[in-house]
Amino acid sequence: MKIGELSQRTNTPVRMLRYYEEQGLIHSERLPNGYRNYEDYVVDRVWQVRGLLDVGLPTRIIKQILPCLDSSRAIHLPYVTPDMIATLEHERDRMAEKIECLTKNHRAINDYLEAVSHEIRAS
Amino acid sequence: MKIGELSQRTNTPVRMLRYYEEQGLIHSERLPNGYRNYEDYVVDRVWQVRGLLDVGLPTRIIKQILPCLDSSRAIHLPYVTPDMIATLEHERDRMAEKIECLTKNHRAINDYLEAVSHEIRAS
DNA sequence: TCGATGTGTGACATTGATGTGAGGGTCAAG
DNA sequence: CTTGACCCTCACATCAATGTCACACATCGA
Repeated sequence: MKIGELSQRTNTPVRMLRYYEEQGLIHSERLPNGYRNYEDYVVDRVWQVRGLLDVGLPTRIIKQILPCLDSSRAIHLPYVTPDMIATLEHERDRMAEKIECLTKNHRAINDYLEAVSHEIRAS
Repeated sequence: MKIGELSQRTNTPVRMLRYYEEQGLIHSERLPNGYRNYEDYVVDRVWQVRGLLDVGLPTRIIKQILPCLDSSRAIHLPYVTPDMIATLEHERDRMAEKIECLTKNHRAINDYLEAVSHEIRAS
């Protein structure tokens, strides 16, 4: 598919798709006329990238963790350096912290909203 | 406590503490000499702010959700506008999405690391 | 009292993710 | 063949979070 369709299917500005490619997060072939051509799987990949960006990870990190989220995992296994493993472990732990933080605040907001709705019913 | 101590206890650059105050996320009194003076509870507040920033929330939003995370909840209850409630509900839902995204990726990284460690043991 | 350290304000720089626009090809439909 | 919708690249602008520097007090210990 061309970039316009990818843009629609991922709800992502064309500008950003080119940016993600520049940062090495997604890949495209080129059609004879120079247009970018995307495989279907890129749609999922873009959603994943956006999710990770939204959750505060910089592209630099996303680029590092993406390979280990691929389905064709076996291919990547042998190539990992100890350095890479350390990075992944670190990011995994940071993710756990983030989950904890979000969970806590999510609950707090929820409790609050519930209290408010009771308040309203009572008045 | 003065800003230097708060900085140490929250592992946050002094610059940022002043910025958070400017954005209305934390509060300080002033000593006679003009120095900022912080109550103890601000330490927790700063940690919370940093956590939320780290998880991708902008200060504008943090400012809105912080009041409902206070312990003195009763005070704030009557003042909430429907508008505010809508915002909170929206943010709560976005948090849920983020938690899901993080959980998924956290698991994927973990699985990957486990596979790698098996690979190593096998070789 | 002097010097180091801490604090205040203010201004400017930087970085990463985005927006926006210019100038120029491609292509399909009329 | 022309027009409109897409696509290309490149450059510049923006915005929020953060870094850095300059200059002026305050404080405190030697």
